[in-house]
Amino acid sequence: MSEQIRIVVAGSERQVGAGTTAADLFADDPTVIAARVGGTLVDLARVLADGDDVEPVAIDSRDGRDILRHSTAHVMAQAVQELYPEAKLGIGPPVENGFYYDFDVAEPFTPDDLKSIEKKMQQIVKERQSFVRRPVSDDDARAELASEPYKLELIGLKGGGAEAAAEGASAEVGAGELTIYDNVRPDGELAWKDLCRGPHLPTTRNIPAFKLMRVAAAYWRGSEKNPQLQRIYGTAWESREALKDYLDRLAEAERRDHRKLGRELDLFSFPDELGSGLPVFHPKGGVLKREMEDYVRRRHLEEGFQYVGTPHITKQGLFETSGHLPYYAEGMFPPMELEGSSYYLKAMNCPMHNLIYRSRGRSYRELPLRLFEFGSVYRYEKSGVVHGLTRVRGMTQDDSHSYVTQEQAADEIRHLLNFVLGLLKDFGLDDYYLELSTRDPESDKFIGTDEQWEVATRTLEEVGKASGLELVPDPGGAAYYGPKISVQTRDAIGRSWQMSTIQLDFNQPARFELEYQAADGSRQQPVMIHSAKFGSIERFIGVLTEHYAGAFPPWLAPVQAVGIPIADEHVPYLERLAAKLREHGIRVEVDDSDDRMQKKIRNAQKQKIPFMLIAGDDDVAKDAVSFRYRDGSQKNGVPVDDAVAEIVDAVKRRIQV
RNA sequence: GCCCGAAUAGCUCAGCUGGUCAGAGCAACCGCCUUGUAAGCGGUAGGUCGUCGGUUCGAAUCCGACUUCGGGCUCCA
Repeated sequence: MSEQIRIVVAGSERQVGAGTTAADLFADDPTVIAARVGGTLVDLARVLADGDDVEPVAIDSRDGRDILRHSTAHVMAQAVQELYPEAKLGIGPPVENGFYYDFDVAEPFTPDDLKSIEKKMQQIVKERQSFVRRPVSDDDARAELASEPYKLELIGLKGGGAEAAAEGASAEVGAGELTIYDNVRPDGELAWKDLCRGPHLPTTRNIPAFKLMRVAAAYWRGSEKNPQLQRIYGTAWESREALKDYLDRLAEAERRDHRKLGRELDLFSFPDELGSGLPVFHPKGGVLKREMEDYVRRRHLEEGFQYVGTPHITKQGLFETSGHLPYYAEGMFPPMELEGSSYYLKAMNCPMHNLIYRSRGRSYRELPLRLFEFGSVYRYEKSGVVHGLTRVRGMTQDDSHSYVTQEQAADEIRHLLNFVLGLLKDFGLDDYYLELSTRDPESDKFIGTDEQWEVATRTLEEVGKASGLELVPDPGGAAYYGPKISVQTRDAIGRSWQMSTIQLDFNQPARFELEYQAADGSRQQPVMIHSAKFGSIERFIGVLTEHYAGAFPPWLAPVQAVGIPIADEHVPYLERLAAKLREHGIRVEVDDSDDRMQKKIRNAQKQKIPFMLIAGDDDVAKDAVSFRYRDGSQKNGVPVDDAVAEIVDAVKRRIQV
């Protein structure tokens, strides 16, 4: 009888023979592809030690998918090096929904190359190559990987610095000893190897479904100063069905693309003549924009904000005072020279609001003083980042600045956060988490003292935590003048968008020498809190369009109802109904075109109009109308007064239908 | 800004390797027709093929630059 060890398997204690591997424990469950021993993910081949606490890791769990994707990335790298032996390896970590691997190759990959790489990968998967872990010393690793310059660089970075050095790098080199994974064919021949922390799937055969998605360039270790590598993105899933679901989700996202819907629904466009990132809103998009602005303006007033207005350009000095020019100049359009001065397009509204604050003496009795406007700002976004309405060069922020005493800051942040969340809910967005963006102590792009940052960050953190929402750290993500909390909103298909931001700022009040007179007669410096509720009107419209897939709730819908006659003779009847609806402010049209009724329904459906009001002889006889809704359902013979009431009610309550 | 890809009628797209290749559907316009929940029929008009150069006897097609868009990197509301 061999020696026995005691281990804990999935919570219950067991006695097994020495030399037992994790694979032995879970041999009857093919979905288990790795294990967690004492909290650390390990290969199934790991030999267990006495006292180990072992949990199975299923391929469809979060960790399991990461391992699957990481292993698939290895298979891809192997395929690439078999097809392009001169390709040098970068890093290849799992990412959200997939993986990538970076390669240094002389010629960029083409879509055809992807096909051949994918084919080669399928061969490797079929071959059932084992992933075999092999610890190596640093020196041995250097010797083995002498022809892989990027890997050598990673070996040098091993330890705590690896992840900081390059996102994903810790997937290659962990904090402990280095390991190399050998891909071994069933006959024992070494097929390929890569420096890797692991763990991996037992064999390539454990990859049920994968697909290469696209190729792109990426800077080595994420810095513009470094050479660009060719990055191939792929995805891998625990089953063919899961892969198909994922591809379907991508297709759904494409159907919802606001750039496409904006064109189809005649909401907005991006004329080349204007330049990149400068959208125009068409009448229907204008309705959407105006409804939003009207509502948001009203809500600001209700929450104690005062509406102000400021110009789009200013002399250079203002942005020097604010600190924008020294710290933010590359994000601004270059200046216009006139009358001996340099004028800049406004990139942020805060300096102007500061001038309003400073226009006369302020009393502590006035605080919190809340200034708000739809401020148009222009930012010189780099040409490669402009994207539809979500990343533009000219935008309107629903921007406010609250000036408060030090003591009032936390309450005001709480107030702003509640206000913002309420607004988002009103627009049908009710799934979100918070992100706390702090400064990077290593960087010199942040101004102010350590203590100021410390206090500001702590204040935001406390309010964020107290909100009960998930609070995710975002180190280094702060604005140069202060830390911020942002609300990340998840849309109808689960994507998250950064919308609202609340930023605490101790710096600008000092730079502008803002002050108020306190109760004791002393002069004190206020704290300033920046807040954009939707971030920008443009981005918000883009996000809303995708969230609703263009089928806006009635209160926002550019056309809320359309009258569709069965025959021409029913047009006057519908016109009378439309007039009644217009008395209640409903945006209604009657389709009196030459099209047949069926075609009119199709058109209205494609325009995603919430209420189709159909009338023929039957309806006219009963002083009624028949509803067709966007989902294709219908409600016939509704008395006209009831019909009007239903539509008016839906708009008033801002519900979705 | 960097890398790769793309740009043909208002929209979606054909047009392979340079020589009747300037086309289709939808939309628009004009007629005719139209009584029950996603496309009635016929006709008309519309593009110097993103722009500017180049190669060529000849360029939508090949080359270069620029503009704009897409996917990434970096950055960001």
